Amino acid sequence: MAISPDECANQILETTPLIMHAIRAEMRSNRLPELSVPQFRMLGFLNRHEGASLSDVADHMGLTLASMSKMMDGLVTRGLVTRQTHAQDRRRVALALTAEGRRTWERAHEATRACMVGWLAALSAPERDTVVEAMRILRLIFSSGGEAGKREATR
Amino acid sequence: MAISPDECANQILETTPLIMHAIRAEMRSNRLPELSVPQFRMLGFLNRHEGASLSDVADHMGLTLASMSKMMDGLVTRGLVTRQTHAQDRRRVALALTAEGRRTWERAHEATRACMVGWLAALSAPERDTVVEAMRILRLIFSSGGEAGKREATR
DNA sequence: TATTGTTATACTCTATAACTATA
DNA sequence: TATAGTTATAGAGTATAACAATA
Repeated sequence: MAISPDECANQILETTPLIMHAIRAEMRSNRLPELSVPQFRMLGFLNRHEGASLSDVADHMGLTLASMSKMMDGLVTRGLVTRQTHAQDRRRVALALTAEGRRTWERAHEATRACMVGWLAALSAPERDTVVEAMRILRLIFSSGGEAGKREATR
Repeated sequence: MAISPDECANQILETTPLIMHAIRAEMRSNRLPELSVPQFRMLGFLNRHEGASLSDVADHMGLTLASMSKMMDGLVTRGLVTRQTHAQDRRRVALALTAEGRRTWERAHEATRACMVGWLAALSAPERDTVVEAMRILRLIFSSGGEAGKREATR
């Protein structure tokens, strides 16, 4: 194919916002206006990492502590997350899903999965392979801890 | 590889926000805090479609007219875009880049391109091919006019 | 002194609702 | 009546700066 890095950059820059918009629109307009994309990711992380600190979550999502604090506050207020002082290090907080939080996440996860699967049904198996492989490649480049962008934010 | 649609959905959902964050961080923190991602896309569209109406741009980006009107207003105020009444249909506006707008877009485009190319330098040629091919596939699914999400917004 | 987190403030993006002007 | 656009208002996401508490 012989794709230039330039062309590759353009494609990513043009396509990614389209995907984000479609996902956001789905999560807002349809059957689950209860969670935004960032909230969905926060709950998913806590589902996988019970007892994580705020820094852990902020680091995972590549956001500042201040932003995470505020957003997490919303989830705590809504009764989806518990926030307790860590036993050993009293500066830290230990975050975890409530039963309600877990139910909410599972509901959102299932609905999102179903919707995405519907969209992806148009693809052939090899096309899906290509997409997943590309995501793996891009994750290596863009994942938190990989490059400069994130580090700047917490400087 | 035998990837399930489920796995594919998860990968997209986890990776896309990371990419968006890295791009946003780059456009904000570094050498060009002058344009946000949506502003960059607006100018790019006007660069390609001189004289486009507000509806054209809103449609391209999958946003409501009200949102576009407000955002475009910012660019007009900053002297990057001209907004004139259309000659034939006086309800419409004809949007175009000013000289300054074109310069700003070219500067931002070049800087973004250079930055992305730097990130993508870590990839091999076949990996770039995979990424571009995936973007092409995803664009078919998610591009404005393709699916439900966008139509809802302008209902 | 360095780390963890919160609060205060502000800006951008985005939506809905109500409106005006034109067709 | 339908279409193009603006204005008003609101809410989410995000940042920086200033601060408090703990290590």
